[in-house]
Amino acid sequence: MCLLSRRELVKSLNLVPEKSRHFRAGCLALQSFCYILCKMASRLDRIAQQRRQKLERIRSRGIEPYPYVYHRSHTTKQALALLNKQEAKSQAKARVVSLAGRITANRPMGKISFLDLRDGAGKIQLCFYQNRLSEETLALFQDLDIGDIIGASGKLFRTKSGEPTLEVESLALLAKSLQPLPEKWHGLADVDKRYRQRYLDLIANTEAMGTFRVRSQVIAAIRQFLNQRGFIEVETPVLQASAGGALANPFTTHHQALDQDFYLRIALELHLKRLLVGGFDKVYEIGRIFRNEGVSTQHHPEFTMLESYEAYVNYQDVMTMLEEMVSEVCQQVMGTTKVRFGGDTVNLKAPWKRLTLRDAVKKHSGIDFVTYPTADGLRDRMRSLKIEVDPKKNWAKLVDELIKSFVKPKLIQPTIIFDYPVSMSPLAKTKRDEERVAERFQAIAGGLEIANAYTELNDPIEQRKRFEEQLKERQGADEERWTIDEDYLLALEYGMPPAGGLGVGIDRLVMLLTNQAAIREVILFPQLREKE
RNA sequence: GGGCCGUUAGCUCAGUUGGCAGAGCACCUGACUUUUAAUCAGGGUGUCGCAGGUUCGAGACCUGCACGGCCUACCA
Repeated sequence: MCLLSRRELVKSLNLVPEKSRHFRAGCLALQSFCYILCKMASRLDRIAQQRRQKLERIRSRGIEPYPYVYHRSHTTKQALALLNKQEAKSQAKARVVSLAGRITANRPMGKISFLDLRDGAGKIQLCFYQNRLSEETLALFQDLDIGDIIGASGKLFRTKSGEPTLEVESLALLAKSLQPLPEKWHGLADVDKRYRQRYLDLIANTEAMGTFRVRSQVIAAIRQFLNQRGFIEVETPVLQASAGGALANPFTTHHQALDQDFYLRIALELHLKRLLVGGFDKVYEIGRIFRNEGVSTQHHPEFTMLESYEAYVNYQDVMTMLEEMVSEVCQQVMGTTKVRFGGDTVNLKAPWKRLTLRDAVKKHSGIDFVTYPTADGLRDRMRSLKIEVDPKKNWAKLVDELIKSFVKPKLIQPTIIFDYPVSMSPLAKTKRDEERVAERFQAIAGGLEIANAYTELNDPIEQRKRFEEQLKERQGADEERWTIDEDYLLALEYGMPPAGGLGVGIDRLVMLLTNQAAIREVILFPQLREKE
């Protein structure tokens, strides 16, 4: 009310509008003055102020609007089941139940009001007959708002239209809501707001809630699958003196007391393989890893990775396990192995199609990269297909480019692409008789890279050689932070059993199952730039 | 990092050629005893992202900035 535009200011003060800069400056000063005067009052919008008034009114009647506990007898879901049971018996003796949750809608109908109550299990309709409520309950009811969290008890019945309903006899306010909820029909659409205030997204958009339930169930099902097969879940350090196991840029941090810089881990791999050395046969970790790289619909600076390592098996065995795991997890969580993803239906049922990387690239780009063993040769061939090629890319990166632009987008149904060039797989064992090929595979579905796995390199001398080559390449790119993980090499020197390792991007798997195109949709609180 | 687009009421969105800032939901007042996007009658609640500029006049046009989205680049 105090915040007037210049036009309104002119109107309200009966001024004759002038065009001069002095007049404008004067208006500005006056506006600023009003603004400062009213700032305290206007910080809360109208609705929040009204609700604060209700809050005070409730308090003044001796009711604590934020009490400590409310022991409900049923969830909304249990209440629905109870009503069905009640109705099945001819003796329909309704018992009193108590429910708790958030009010999400209000439909007043004269002396009856219908409200929706939502809890973690679902939703049920409440009904208040104003003439049947006690004076105190009626007063409290009249100060309720959509968004408030309440406890309500009474008897269950069904309305004329068949809606399961609780006729409320007694009412408890459990938390007064001071902010209005997003619009009930369109929900919350502002992407920025949905991420920053995810709780509103969860309240307003049931699909968002569903996505994160699936995420939770997927992780639980994976744990169950691996535990049943004798895998042991472990936890390894996030803070590491040397960030290895992948080629990504790490985040750095600092330990005060030790006065030492640390990296946040970029992979789980090297510590899990130390545990194979230590004698665990089957280990896995589901953990957050951090990569200081660009963000996109498929990349996020922190994401969740499953890595598992099993001694005495090779990548062929891992392929089979992966197929079975994804297939079973999907069946268990979604109730089917067929999921919609974009315009496609992806069937994750095992077994999956398998083909070599060489054949896959040949099939989808027409280039047989084996016949172009040098970076220059391959680059020329790619240019002849009018592919734009970064001249700084080495041979391995050019092959990766071919995979990314030709192979991945074509692979909608789950496919295992195996046998990768050694030069792009420094931690994988070379294939017998094929020096340039590593026993490595990636699984792709819906065009998303879901998993990466290999027969683990356990020859310490060969591993050192590969690390050194990698380091040379990195130092060429003027990256000084890269060091060789000597401790890991020492562990290998004690002897690591032959093993098959697997990495699964949990976020991307959840994207696939929940038909989400952006990784941020499956991360509860995605990283955003700070506002203001 | 580059390109394109966006930011208007608590929410979802209109806003024409530069001419008094407007709809639905939510909210407030009233009616209504089985509603369910309840309905009906009334009420607009706003620093038009921020800062400048052009203009008699800017939500709109120009410049810069912030935040976001998509594409691209980077990224095992």
